[in-house]
Amino acid sequence: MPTRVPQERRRRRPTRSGVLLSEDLIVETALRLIGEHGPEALSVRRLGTAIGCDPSALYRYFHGTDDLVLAIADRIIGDAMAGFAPGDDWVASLREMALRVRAGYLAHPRAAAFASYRVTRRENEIRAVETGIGLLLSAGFAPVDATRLYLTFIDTVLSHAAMDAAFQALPRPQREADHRAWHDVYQGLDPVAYPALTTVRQELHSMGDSSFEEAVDLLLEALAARAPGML
Amino acid sequence: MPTRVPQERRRRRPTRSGVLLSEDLIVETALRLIGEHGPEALSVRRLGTAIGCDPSALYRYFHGTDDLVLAIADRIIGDAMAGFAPGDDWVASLREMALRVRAGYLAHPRAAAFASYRVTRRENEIRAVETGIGLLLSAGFAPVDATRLYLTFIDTVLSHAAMDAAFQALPRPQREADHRAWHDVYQGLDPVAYPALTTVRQELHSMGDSSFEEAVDLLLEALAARAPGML
DNA sequence: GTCTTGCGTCAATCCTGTTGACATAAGGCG
DNA sequence: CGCCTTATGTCAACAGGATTGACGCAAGAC
Repeated sequence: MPTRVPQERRRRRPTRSGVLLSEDLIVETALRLIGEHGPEALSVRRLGTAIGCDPSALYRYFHGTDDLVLAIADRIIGDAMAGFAPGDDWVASLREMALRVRAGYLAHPRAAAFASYRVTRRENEIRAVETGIGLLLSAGFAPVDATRLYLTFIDTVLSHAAMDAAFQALPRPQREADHRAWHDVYQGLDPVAYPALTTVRQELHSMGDSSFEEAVDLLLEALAARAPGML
Repeated sequence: MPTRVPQERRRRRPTRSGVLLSEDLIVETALRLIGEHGPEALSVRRLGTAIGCDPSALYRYFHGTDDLVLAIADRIIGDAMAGFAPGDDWVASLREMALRVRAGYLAHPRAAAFASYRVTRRENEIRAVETGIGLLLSAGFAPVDATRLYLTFIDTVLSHAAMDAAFQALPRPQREADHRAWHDVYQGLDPVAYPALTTVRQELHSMGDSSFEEAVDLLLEALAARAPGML
């Protein structure tokens, strides 16, 4: 396999168009491509063109498309968590972690869609997991519980954030139509067939909003209730 | 555009291999292909081969790949909720709803991963919302709370199920690598830099599993704690 | 029986990821 | 300073992807 990759030191040579390649440059260009033209615009060929190098040069930096995707995902995590330090209040700290992850995803909505369910195995992700599990351990949970509950927490945060990001990535008309959809559709329903919806029909407008914060708060309430120190 | 689609009546002609094409046959064959050979086996060319027609014939029935996948997803939703009736226990009923949705998604991961971020506005969805909000109303929640909490509940379920499905839809090597990732990566970390991970290192194997049921249970615990009847 | 036209087929186009061969210059070493 | 190894950018090619325009057959209406 000629696709060997991440050495520590490199023998860098400018490309035909004068650019000095680097993993950072590639990831940043990929994020820009996705942000401007959507996830489907990310292909090895287009990325090479955007950077100013031959597409195959990218294989000197990444084993393949999947490797590149993981690098992108890890970069998003790193940006989101930059400068975060957990405080004394573990609930508040987890809450801020959640909000930061969501903000990071919303900053790159189209990339978030395919990055959210991957395990990047890279530094930024490892640090985030260390922080999160550390917070749950400080709350008094046993290792086995802290691990499982962190997984549950972060999966909820990631999947919810990804859903918000995917919605954000929709074209404006479709997004607005979906936002109004609940209000529009349910107003004219048969009260006999749909008694519950009829009862809450005044409140259905809120169905278009994000439930992210409420979901995180509910989850943290349940975690706090289960925490050993809370008896 | 020669790609016109779903007329009511059709002039059906057997293909070269004698098959009579139909939307149902195409959707069912696609689901079979995915089930037998994994999600990556679904391509227009292979689908045509499996059915016994030219790949381009499929464009007489679907505008494109997206259209086909949405048709598949529509079928999945109907199947998942078929025969469900809520019981007296609102928590248990919501729990079963959650499990059904997830099962439906996991049965056809690629289609689910593709469609979960979209609002169908169809009858099955409306009935599900009616059922869910009805359960929360029966728990004693006020309309405004029942609505918001149902949204939070179903968003958690849908996004989590979508995440599981997306993971399931990964090509096998990547899926297995991701599943082992936590165990593999974190075993050799520096204990000083990663104290929390070091503490829980025996438990990290569980990080590869789904947290769906735990997330649903935690959410339902929080809902039950907030329920007016529970004072 | 004829005519229209729906629809299956074919071939072509343009994409995609990936790789083996090749050339060239970077940088270690004398 | 200059050589030599080899990392790395480039090129060409391959297999397979979605999609579509032209073509021709036959289904169904009349």
